[in-house]
Amino acid sequence: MTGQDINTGLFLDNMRRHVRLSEGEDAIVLSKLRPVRLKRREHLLKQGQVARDLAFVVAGCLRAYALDDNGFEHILQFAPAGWWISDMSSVISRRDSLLNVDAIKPSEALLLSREDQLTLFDEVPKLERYFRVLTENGLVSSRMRLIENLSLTARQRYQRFCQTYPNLINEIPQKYIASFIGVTPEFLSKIRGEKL
Amino acid sequence: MTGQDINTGLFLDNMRRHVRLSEGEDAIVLSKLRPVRLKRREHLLKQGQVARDLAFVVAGCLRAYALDDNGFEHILQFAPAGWWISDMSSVISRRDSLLNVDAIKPSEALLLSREDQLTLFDEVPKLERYFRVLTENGLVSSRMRLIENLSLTARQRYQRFCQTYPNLINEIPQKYIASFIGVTPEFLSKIRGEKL
DNA sequence: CGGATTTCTTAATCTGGTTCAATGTCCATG
DNA sequence: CATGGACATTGAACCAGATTAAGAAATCCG
Repeated sequence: MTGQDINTGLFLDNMRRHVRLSEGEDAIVLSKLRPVRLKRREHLLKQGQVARDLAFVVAGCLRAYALDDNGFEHILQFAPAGWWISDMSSVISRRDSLLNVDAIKPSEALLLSREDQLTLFDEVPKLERYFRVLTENGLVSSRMRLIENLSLTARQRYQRFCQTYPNLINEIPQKYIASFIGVTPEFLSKIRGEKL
Repeated sequence: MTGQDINTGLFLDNMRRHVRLSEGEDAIVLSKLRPVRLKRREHLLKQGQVARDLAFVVAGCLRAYALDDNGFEHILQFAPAGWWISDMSSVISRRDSLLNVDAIKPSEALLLSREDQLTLFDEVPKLERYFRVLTENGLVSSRMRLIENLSLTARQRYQRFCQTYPNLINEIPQKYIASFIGVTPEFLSKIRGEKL
């Protein structure tokens, strides 16, 4: 592996936590992954496109966000290294994406197209389980966020964010955190001021 | 089939929309389903329990809701006939459920335990695909709700609800709709008054 | 039917969070 | 080192939606 290569080890570790594949199967899976490098602010997906790829983040941090009618961004998910990200809605339904995905900082990722994913389900059936589990986990966290958004105050949502993503707090600009928890940057600033 | 039986035809139709099984396989699946009848307000799941069952609604309407610290209910999902409902988070993680599931009106459902579900995945592998698709769809709608909750006003969320669940509007008490879209019943009443 | 209970509406008041505008800070870059 | 651009903070005015309270309507059930 040269300095140019993108590290697939993180991906294999992640997959092996769920399913055990032969070396031949590993190779089949890896052959479908397309490495990409992203600059800060560079997009992997823009709304209005049909999302074809799932992205496994190897380094850096991506985010998925929606734009509302007034041009405000609402961040739905952060994906630091070791996480998958995409607009699953669009990938699955093949309809135009409502989400944008871009890099918060210089990042590296491995892309898997939905087409290749479905092919892999036939070639390496155990993978179906891996992705079912990932989808289930995505469902769990999406539900959890919905519950919290409905039932917690802004202050509580910020506390929860600090617990859930302790690493991100000092890694990314606050305005992204505000967008994630669903308040204006001004109000987040006020909340943080209160705690001192 | 007598008047006492619960209709499994709706379930088979639903499943056949995604996978085609032999009669023998159909029988294996059906053998795992446990029919239940629920009275209005009767619970299928209470928070603090570990959810073991997925429920396929055959008649009536169930709901899944969370209770916040102040005792307010937040409805996450309605399940009229033909829909699955449960607390997937709890089923998957085997942790205590944060959600309650009960019947809004007298209802009938078919229960499938997680244990039986996983057994079925081995006995009838095609089922894994059926449930993967269901989980994906759940993820899609959960994401969609999150986006809408973050980016739409109460008025817009109500309009969206009317589009999405036109059948439910005259079927269930308004206070449940208010709880679903995330406003007080008083405010929903005001919104509805405005439109006339 | 009739009384009780649940649901819906209306209106006055209150508040968490937004909006807007101004000021301050931290780098990067020429 | 000056300049510009992105990010953070602060404060004042403002608003969507909550809260409270009370009565009207609908529904349930003996």
